[in-house]
Amino acid sequence: MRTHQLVLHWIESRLSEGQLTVGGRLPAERTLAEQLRVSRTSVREAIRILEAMGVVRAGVGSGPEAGTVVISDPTAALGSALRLHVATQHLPVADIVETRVLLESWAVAKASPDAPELEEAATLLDGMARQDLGVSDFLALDVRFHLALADAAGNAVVSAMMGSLRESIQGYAAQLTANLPDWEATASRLRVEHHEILAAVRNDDGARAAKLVAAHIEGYYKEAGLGSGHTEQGRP
Amino acid sequence: MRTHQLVLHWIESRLSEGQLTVGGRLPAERTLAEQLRVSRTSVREAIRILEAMGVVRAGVGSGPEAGTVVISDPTAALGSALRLHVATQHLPVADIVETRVLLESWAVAKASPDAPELEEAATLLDGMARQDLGVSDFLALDVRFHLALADAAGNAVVSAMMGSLRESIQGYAAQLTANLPDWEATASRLRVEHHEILAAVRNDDGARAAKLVAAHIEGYYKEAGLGSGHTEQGRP
DNA sequence: TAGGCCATGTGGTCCGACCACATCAACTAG
DNA sequence: CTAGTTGATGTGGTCGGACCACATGGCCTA
Repeated sequence: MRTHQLVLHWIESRLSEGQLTVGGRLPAERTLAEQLRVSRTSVREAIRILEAMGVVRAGVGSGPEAGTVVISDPTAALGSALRLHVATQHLPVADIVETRVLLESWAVAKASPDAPELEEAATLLDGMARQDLGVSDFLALDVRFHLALADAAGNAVVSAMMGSLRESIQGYAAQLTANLPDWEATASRLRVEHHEILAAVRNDDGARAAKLVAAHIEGYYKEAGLGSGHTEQGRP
Repeated sequence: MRTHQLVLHWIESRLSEGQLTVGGRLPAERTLAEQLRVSRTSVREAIRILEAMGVVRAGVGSGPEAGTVVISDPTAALGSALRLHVATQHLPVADIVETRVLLESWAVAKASPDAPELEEAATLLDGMARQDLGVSDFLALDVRFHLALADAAGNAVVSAMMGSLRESIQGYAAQLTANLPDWEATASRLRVEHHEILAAVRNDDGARAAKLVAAHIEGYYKEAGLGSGHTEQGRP
């Protein structure tokens, strides 16, 4: 057993047993090293892994922001993991899009018509209605809208996975936007479709909502030319 | 920018650009540290994160097994991330089971009747037919059977997520087994259902296969008493 | 009293050293 | 000449110490 894994195990045990909960703070690195009879190096390696996994957040100085505190950000963890494996080109972008369609269709089909997340989604749609919005601002709201829809299903794992998928391809998605022939036309269409989706969910028509979502997502990627050279870096 | 993130970026860039592919080897830690003008400590922290993500594997000594080589194991990465967040009790086990049903139902519905993975699934079923099999051996084959089914859909992301979900709750699943009133009866039922599922897929009846899979999984967890005290540690 | 200043404690980074391990080449005994 | 031993080499694994940057809080001074 490598020593940093020992530290990892110790912390995970404390988490499972509830002795360490979200918002709680780990002992100082030097203290923890002494308690577990390992070097500070090993403690730091374990903490770095947990940080990458979105389980803790390290902050310098003293006071409330200092020390290593337990957080809960499953999205960051899964997202960077997926992104790295996309980088190794073992997870095709097309598979990610397909998975996103699957998860999000299911989410809107399951979502309750009076889920509180739908209020947020509606607010986001209002923001996207502004005509003087920049492309990047529009896309940022778009992401939040879709995540709100996913959250409405009330499944934390699906929400985390949706966030991860978005994060893992967001660089690619930005690049796709540049391929669109007419951004304004696309934006108008997206606005209409968003309202249709939200209306279907609020009308408790899950089947229709799922179909709309699938068509919405697939249509966007198809229009932007998914699949043409997604393993290349630059564009000619 | 913290220095270990700089190293992370450097490696990720090499991966994206194809200068570093699966099977390739990173420069030695000391060499990399000198090239990037950072300490070996920072290089090691970056490599530890990549190792936890299933992107590289570090091996001591000299020869073929030595050095830090690029691998591709999305399952391990996502699995440990999920497990850690389950430990913080922010990802309910019920949500994981629900997500598994969703993904696996979709997979069998999409799988082609002549997918090569189905051959492996059939072989695994033969192995599970032996009556003198231990519980843990049976469960190990069961896991591989379901993963083979998921792989048959041909979506690498879904396969990775399925593997992650299994890994994240495998400890819990083993505990559930102990709650079963009659293991032999359950095993018999599982065998029958497995054959029905595989037959449906091979008969290109995706809808039936999806229904069977959902009932199969939900039935197992319900029989074992999912939801009763899954945040507790021990059993009274 | 108001302002500045330093003691304290945290994570962030770096360095040098040594260990365990695995290979390979040189050497030695037969 | 062959077979076995032994040392050199290079890898990651671990350790301890040092110093830095930063943020807080109490002390001291004007």
